[in-house]
Amino acid sequence: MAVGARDVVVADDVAARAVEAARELVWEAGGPGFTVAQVVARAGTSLKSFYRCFAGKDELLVAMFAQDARRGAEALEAMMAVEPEPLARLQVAVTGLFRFLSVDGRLPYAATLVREHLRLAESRPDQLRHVLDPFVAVFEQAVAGAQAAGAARPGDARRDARILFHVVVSHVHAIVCHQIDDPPGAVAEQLWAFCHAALRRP
Amino acid sequence: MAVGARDVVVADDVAARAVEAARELVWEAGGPGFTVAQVVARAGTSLKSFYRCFAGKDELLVAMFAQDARRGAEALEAMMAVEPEPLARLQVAVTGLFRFLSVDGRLPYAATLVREHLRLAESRPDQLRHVLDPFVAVFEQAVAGAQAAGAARPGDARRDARILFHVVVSHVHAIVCHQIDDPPGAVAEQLWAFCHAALRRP
DNA sequence: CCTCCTCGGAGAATGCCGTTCTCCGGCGGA
DNA sequence: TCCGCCGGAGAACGGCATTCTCCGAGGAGG
Repeated sequence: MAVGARDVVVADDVAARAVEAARELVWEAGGPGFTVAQVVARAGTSLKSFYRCFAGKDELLVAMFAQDARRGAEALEAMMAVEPEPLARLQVAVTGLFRFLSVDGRLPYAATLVREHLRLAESRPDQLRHVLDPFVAVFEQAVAGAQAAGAARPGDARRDARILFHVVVSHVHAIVCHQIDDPPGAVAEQLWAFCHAALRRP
Repeated sequence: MAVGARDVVVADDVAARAVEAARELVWEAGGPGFTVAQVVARAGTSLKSFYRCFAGKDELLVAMFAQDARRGAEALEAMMAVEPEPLARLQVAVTGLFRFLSVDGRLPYAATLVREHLRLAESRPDQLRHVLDPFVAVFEQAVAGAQAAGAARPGDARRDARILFHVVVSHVHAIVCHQIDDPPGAVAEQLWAFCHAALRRP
């Protein structure tokens, strides 16, 4: 029925605008320090509509993260696509995320992703468990390609991809938390050296 | 002066009891869902005394984490000490943390450490930056030992130790967040295989 | 022994914010 | 025109960190 369909569209629109507003606020304030009130004010909706779309603020964050993960994985794939060599593609997978990190020297958005990730992983485990899967899939594809080309030792591509991904993410964490002072590019290089050694043929 | 000295002692005592109370509450509730009111009630102090010792709840958590890190690093060192071979000691360093994780199948305390860590790293970066250094130091010592014995490729032991530590921690994170279903022991094995490959001589 | 004065305890007050609730106006259908 | 329903605006609530206020105890000085 027409009204129902329109309602659905409207609801999706509210959700999309809320996510967009939240993302803007995170960019501006450099943290999830935004309030639901700010989100609905910027999105031009009401609290009621917001809570009809999302069970709470956390679900809004999950939705935002999921969207980012999908877009980020696509961007990473695009960066890899220009490399002809499988090993070079793997290197891009490992080092590529670091290029997303800093915007004119600040780490505003990535810091939020990182800061909230673990809290959400506990409060909404089922929803967050697969949020980062797009990245793992990209890594797996890169590992499998390198293995097939003989550039990496054979093995369980999915398992190695998961380890690689966690290695990268943990260092992203460390950088945004200022636990590592080296610039992202240098960390990426060190990491690639380590990962390359781990994956090379014996 | 005597009164001043006693005051300091008393303040330390308040701090120590608050940290102890917080740890107990985290164990019991399985999260930092404890309130400051609960802490002071259990510690038998007043809110005023609490806020004279700590600038806020976060500082209490930092103090607790720092203490845990020191104790954990000591425990890890003790576990390593029984191994005669440098490479075996390195293996213990990499896999040992996973043994601290689960207590009768639950991950109550480690989950809190993990969940709060990144948030605190941002809110109190200078205080938290070196909280985990005891672990890194243990790792560095293990890597350097393996290098000296020719069991690992030569290199910057500190850098490799930091990478190893982040690899381990990221997988601990993943486990407590239920992003990995494998039991801790299996993950530890996979990780050691990966790290061993990365560090072995070419 | 009485009087201040200071220090700390108890817990009430404040402020923030997520979440829920209430009321009200507009719009579509009879 | 009247009736319901839906959604908006924002007030109310609840929890909690943090701050503030009051009060009593205990020591120093007369």
